[in-house]
Amino acid sequence: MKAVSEIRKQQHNDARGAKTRQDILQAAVHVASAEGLEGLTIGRLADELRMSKSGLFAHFGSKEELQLAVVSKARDIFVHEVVDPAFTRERGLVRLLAMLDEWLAYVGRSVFRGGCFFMASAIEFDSRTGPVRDLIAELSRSWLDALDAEARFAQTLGQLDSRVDTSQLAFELHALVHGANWYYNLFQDKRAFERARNGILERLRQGATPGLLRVLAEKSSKRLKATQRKPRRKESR
Amino acid sequence: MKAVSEIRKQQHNDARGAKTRQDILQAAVHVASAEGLEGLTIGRLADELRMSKSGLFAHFGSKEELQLAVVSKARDIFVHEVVDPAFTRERGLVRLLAMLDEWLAYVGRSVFRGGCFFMASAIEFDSRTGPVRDLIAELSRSWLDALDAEARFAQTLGQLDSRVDTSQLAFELHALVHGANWYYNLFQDKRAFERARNGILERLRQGATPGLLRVLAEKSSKRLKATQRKPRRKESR
DNA sequence: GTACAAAACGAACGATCGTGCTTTATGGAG
DNA sequence: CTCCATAAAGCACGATCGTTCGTTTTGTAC
Repeated sequence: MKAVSEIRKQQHNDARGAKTRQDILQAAVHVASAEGLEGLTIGRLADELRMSKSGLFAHFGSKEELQLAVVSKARDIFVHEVVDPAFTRERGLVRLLAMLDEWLAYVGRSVFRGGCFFMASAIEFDSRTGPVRDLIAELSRSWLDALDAEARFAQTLGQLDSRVDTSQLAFELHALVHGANWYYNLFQDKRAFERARNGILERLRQGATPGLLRVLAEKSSKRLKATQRKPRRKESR
Repeated sequence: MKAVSEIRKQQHNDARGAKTRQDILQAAVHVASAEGLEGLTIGRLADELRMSKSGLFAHFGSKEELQLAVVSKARDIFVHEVVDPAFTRERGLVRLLAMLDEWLAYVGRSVFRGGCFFMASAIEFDSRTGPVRDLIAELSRSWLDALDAEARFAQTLGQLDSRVDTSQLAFELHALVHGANWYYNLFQDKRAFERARNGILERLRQGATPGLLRVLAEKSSKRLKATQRKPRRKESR
């Protein structure tokens, strides 16, 4: 039985290739957030990584596959930066607010050079067709649904008035973060985040049941998380 | 004195050139809203207009000049489609609401193929530098300021509670339309406009003085304007 | 008609795009 | 050390990019 060694070998070889692939995607995702998924170019990316176009290209087989991989990678980063931290909090209104706060903080610390990756790529691809557009729409939808679901859960806990239309609420909360991303990146003005957070808290306060207002009041006095832009290291070799 | 004839000649020649220039910009602005200002390509545009690349190019001298002209043209269209209609209404809350309604209607009837031109180009250019980005930022700012200014005017009329932070309000109203544009173009779902409008009316209702609630109540029952997508004519010659 | 300026064109430039095909390097298995 | 799959490189392709330049067409003034 040679299965084990084959698997091991494959693990090794895959590991070498996979490491390169991850390096490529790491760089690609940042280029794409600044220049767009279409502006992301294989030659430019190969230069940046000091490897050949064809060597890089072989990892994906087509530009569309590269774009799909980049979107998936961006999803992973979003999950790591926003979803995971928020999901350590208790379910209900607390988690809903955490989702929005983490989201705002991630925009503010410029995890991607060009603002929130998904807002940029959604607007870039919304008038096209094909698998890239479909993937972006699916991921956007699931995040919006997650906000909605958490609001509904808060209703079952009695934290949120059961008469509140949660999909309306999710739409508005989403729009506020969207607006912050737009305002911050266009005007380089961090007041974007105060404004968005004011709006968010106001929306939640409106729908919160009397007992829960304490929780929100406490949250609103907490300062926003650090939103310092990550220093771009200048490669000099 | 030959000035008159010279002027007349120049007027004529300029007119011929200017007509072409407007035709180019008319097409360019739609291509750009769908493919982006960078995706807008001179060769592609020349093909679409059945003219030569060089002939088209000569009107602008550089791609950046073309982009600037496209943004200006988009501004003119926005003014014609949104600002002018809204500015026929009386100043104050009525006009503020009209600005938002016209804006939503313009998104909904897809005046540009790729949704609101300025939202798309703002996100495309927000992480760049140069005159194109500057122009986009300036125009975005002035529209946001116009919303703010109208809200402040409503305060002087006593239609809006003077304690309302109008720049916060303008931010939120802007974000709601932004959200509608995103949702509608990504999911092809017209509920985007109901949701945005619900949010807008709620925001205004919160800040409205008691006497003005009637006005808003009447507005909220009015149906949204036609949001039928303009049929794309298929050229077949 | 002729003269003339503006508009439009045609052809080409070097650069870069995405994508194939062939060859070389790499590194663990035997 | 040899073998061999995989990773990476090299090279070239047709297409298209923005741009330049010299020529031709166009429309009016005289």
